[in-house]
Amino acid sequence: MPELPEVEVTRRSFADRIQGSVVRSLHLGKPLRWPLGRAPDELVGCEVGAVLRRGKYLWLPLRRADPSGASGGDEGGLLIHLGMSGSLRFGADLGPRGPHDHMELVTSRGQLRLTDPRRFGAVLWGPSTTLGWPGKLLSGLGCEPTDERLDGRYLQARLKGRRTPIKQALMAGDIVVGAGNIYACEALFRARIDPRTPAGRLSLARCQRLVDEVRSVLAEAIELGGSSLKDFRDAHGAQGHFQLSTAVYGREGEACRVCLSPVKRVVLGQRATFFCGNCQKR
DNA sequence: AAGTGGACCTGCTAGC
DNA sequence: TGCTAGCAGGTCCACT
Repeated sequence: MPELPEVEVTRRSFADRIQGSVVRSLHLGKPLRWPLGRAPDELVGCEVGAVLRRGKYLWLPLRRADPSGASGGDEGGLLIHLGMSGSLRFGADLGPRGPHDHMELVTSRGQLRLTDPRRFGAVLWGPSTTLGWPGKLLSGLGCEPTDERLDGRYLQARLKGRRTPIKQALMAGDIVVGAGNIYACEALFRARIDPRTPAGRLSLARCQRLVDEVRSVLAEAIELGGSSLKDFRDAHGAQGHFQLSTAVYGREGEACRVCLSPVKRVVLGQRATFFCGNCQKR
């Protein structure tokens, strides 16, 4: 479900409220994508720091209260990924846990609950040196869309020699993070680039246009509260509205909003891909 | 190295 | 109504 905008909207909806709270307990349901790591007992009593996002990952720093008053100490945290179907809620009383609630962090200010029916999500516990950034697990991730280093020249250099379709290169996350299936389709539509175009063949001008459109589509989606295709909610339970404005995603056969020709659907890298064959060129 | 395809797991929908 | 096949927003891994 969640691409970068949904993760960021989720983060913003609970980060301020949870920061400064103290962990009382952690409840785990069925196992998720990766094992949790060390025994979670040690995070009881920790104070929650500022929640950060990197790509589609959230990092919840947890610092052990130090009775001696000395600063420092080993800092750890929870690394959370929402997978395809995950969502987080934070509240003072979320009611009884359901069969798809696989993680709940009970704090002095409320419960942070991960609901994830498909269990492609992940919760990892570990020291910031291995899970936080700059950490090993996230080291393969590309630029944040807001990163100043990211421009047409950078993108073109990274795509050089790749024959894979540009859409797959965009979604791979090793060059730019955050554009999943919906936003990759939308950004390519806005940039008027056929998603099947071999990545290494894009001109500098088209790379620049693509960077600009990836940035703007993600920023707009965050502004609108994310996409609520099916069931996305932020940690307050509020829905997003971006899906009302998709130009191509999920619109096979419907009229292109620019030229009125029918939106096409193909499969690239086993993912449904939507585009306008008239507006988008190789 | 880069590309491809399968795997993970469950719920929903369209079609028979 | 009930069954089945196909589909879904993400990532990792093994293989060519």
